[in-house]
Amino acid sequence: MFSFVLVFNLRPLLMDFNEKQIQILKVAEKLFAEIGFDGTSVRHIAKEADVNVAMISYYFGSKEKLLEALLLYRVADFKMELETVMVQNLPHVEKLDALVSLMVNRIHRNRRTHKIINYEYTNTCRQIDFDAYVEQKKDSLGIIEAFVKDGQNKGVFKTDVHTKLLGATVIGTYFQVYNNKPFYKKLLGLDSDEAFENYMLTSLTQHIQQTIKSLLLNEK
Amino acid sequence: MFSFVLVFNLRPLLMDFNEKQIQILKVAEKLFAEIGFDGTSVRHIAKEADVNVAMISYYFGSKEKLLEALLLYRVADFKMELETVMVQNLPHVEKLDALVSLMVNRIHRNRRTHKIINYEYTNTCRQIDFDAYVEQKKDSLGIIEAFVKDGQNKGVFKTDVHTKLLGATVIGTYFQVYNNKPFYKKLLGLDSDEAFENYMLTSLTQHIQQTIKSLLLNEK
DNA sequence: TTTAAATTTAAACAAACGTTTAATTTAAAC
DNA sequence: GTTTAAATTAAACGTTTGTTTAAATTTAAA
Repeated sequence: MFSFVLVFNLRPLLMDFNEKQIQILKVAEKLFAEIGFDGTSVRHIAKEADVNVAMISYYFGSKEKLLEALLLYRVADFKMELETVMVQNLPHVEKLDALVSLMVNRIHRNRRTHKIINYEYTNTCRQIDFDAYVEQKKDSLGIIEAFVKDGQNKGVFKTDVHTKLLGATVIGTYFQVYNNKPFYKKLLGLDSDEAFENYMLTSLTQHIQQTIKSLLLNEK
Repeated sequence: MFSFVLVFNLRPLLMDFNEKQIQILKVAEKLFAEIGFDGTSVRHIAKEADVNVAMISYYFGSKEKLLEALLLYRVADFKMELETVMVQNLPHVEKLDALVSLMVNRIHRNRRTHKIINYEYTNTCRQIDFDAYVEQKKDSLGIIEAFVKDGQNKGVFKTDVHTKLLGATVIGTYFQVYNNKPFYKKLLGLDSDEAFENYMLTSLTQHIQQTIKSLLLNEK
């Protein structure tokens, strides 16, 4: 029943893309994340996506607009995911865990696009529209802040915390590991990409949950 | 007396660069960090550094080797800084604060180069030698781990911690804020670059110290 | 002052870049 | 079967890329 609302509200906004366009978007996402926006040529994208070079201009207008399309395709509907967690009737501690877990899962799912954003957002020469991304960041931080404030009012959470920086610790810890994958694979003794992937979604997520809980909870 | 050792031990390794070379390195660092390695042309570097384009090949061999030279120029001697903190006779809690503060200050000082590394390290197409960087990472994490283990043996630190991930939380939190500077400037009401800079070295550093202490210390 | 090496320069190089063109094919509507 | 618009193609466009060349200039030692 909920997914119904999601489909009807968001798909029209996001899914004006046909199969071939999505194919291009996915290849672009992979290559932009792996070898950078400037490092990736439209010819490389076209070859990997098995389409003619001109199709990228034909469908998206330009390489920069292709990136903007990718952002819209990936960055939307996070607010909705957040709210499905927030409306649940759970104790603050469990809800906090669920919140962090959702954030890590979400970022992990869209890690490639977020890696691109992390790098391109502060690139002043670029003409990319990051409004959708900034809005998402604002939304998520707003909901976190409200939840933390609520917990503080009810005496469950500590008050001497930099609430506005909690999100940075969650996402930052994730990306520091993800951006240094070869290093952490060696350090943690993970010898396959699957083992690394699994570690990110279990131990790393748990470490981040533990970190945020340590900051917010008084000793049991 | 200590700076003597430093000068005689390290300068020869690092400082085979003349003034003009250092000029090029600093401009390259700025541009690589601001608009990316691929986004920066050697002509742009040459113009900004006020030298002829050919001088970059003449001095460094290639654009990639220029980046390698920059890494060597910036990434060395961290181990030494770490050890000056570790040999101090301080209580574990204070030493932990000093350690985190050193890490943030160090990263902040070399933030541009580290931003470049964060992005280029996992770029598989690149032929850059990151050994110096990886060694530094290993060194710092090794020293942190040993210190934490010592604190745990003495009952000062908790034992249920992902010790190997502490560094990721410290550096990750820093970079998540730094890489989203415009966003956090707005969010935190910092209206100048100086105010942002100041926040990074005070409130943000304090938040990270608090985070690590929350993870490691039992309630007072 | 002469000489040789190091530095600096403008010009040229081929290769790769993002994008556009104009011709051709495909697919659906009539 | 014809018409019409959308999709697809190969080729070409003018720039920009990193790098090299070979000549000119500066520097410093003999």
